[in-house]
Amino acid sequence: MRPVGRIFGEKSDQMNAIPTNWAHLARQMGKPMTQEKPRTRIQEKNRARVLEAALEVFSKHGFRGATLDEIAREAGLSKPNLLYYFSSKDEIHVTLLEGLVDTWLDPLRDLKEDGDPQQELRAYVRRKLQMSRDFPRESRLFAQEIVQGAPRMKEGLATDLKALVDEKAVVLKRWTAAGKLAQIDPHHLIFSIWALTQHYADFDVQVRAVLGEGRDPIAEAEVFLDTLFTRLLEP
Amino acid sequence: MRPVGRIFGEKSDQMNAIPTNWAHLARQMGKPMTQEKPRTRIQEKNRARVLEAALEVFSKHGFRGATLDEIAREAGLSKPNLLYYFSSKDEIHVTLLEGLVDTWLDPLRDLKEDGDPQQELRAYVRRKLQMSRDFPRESRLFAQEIVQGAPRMKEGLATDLKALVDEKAVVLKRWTAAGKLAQIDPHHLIFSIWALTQHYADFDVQVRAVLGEGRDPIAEAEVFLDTLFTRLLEP
DNA sequence: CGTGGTCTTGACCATTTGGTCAAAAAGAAA
DNA sequence: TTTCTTTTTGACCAAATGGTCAAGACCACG
Repeated sequence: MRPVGRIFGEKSDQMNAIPTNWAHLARQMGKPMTQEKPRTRIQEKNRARVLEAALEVFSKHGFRGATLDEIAREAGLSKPNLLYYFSSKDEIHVTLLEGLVDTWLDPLRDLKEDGDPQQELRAYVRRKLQMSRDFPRESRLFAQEIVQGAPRMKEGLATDLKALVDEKAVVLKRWTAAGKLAQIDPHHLIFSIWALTQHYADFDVQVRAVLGEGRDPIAEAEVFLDTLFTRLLEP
Repeated sequence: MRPVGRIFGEKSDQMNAIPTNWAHLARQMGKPMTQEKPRTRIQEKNRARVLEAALEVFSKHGFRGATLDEIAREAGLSKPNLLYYFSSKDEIHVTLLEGLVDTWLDPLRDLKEDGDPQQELRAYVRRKLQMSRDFPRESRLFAQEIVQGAPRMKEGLATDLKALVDEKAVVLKRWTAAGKLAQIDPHHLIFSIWALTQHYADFDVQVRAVLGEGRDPIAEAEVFLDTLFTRLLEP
């Protein structure tokens, strides 16, 4: 898995890449690499501050509900200054999503055909759950984009994401055929992993409210989900 | 933003408790149709049109992202006219949530201790999934409210919803103690049902994009989830 | 019919919104 | 130091926003 700093745009890597949706996937599919534009240290730092602030605000209110003033205040910059680094609200949002998608899908990419199927899958679940714990705002940002109809990602979903999932579905099917996995629909198995793990980030308020004080939802979820998938995957 | 009470009131005596599209559901479930302040036919019709339009818009853009103009246009009313029926954007949103919460939780309330535990739970899953199919906008409305921190429901979550879930958790525990159910955390079991069923409404775009054309996500989910919970609940 | 209440709307308002611009301030390079 | 580029900001703008209001249209009923 890539260094986590990428998601926050803290470090150079993401800042220098010219935005290309689904860059990692594109690279994998042999499309031309994007060119890098040199950026000053001040640019790096301030773009990162903007993206961090935007993550906070977008994940809390959605795209339409977020305002540039709020993002600027959160970033500690004046609004014109903010617009010096990103030319529009839209560009900030797109840049955020771009930076998130790769990291978000890395755990799935890491599913390797060699190795014990059940262990591989349970490891995937654990990693996804960890991301809900470590990057809840990123999860909610993504969730809101999808719930609202994915206006900025629809295309990527139907092409790149579908391709990745289909590829892994083939692996799952082979595992099933080899008798190493229960006979269950591979696509829906993947959906179930997404749903169950991201639930703890996206619906955090509800989960905490229902569980009450003094509990650690994700620690409990780890145990529960391990049981669930152990039982589900057994051939 | 302060939380608004009454949203979770089980026996709401609000005059606006039941939006039209849910009225039949509520009625057939034997809920007390509460006494309404006398309203003319025009009022009934137009309030219903507003709530229907608001459901459409709020579920698509969230509270902040929705505008009164859009709701008015969707409802086919002028904005001042809309504000003749509801005194503010806030009131429309709260009224919507109030009207939906009860119906949303009815399937859980219907979990009855007598009766086969596994069948009861699988029936609950089926009903929840059906609601994702029949009321996806309502599901997304709730999802956005929760993802955004539940500013209007937080209180109700921690009191009423928690009480309901805790009550059912006791039932689940007794089932487990009686050896009729696997030993799994009852709260997380309920979370898993919510997560897995609502996923098909809230993340519909993603699910459809990944599955590709010509498939019926929820029909497939019914099969998949039946398998999943059969395996999970087995003692 | 008239009359009193209900419903509808065009005009209007203060504030907020995303975004621009010229000019000043701060660095970098020589 | 001077010169050139990068960064920052106050002032500004047109459009959109939630909401008001007075007056007119409509409607039920005696």
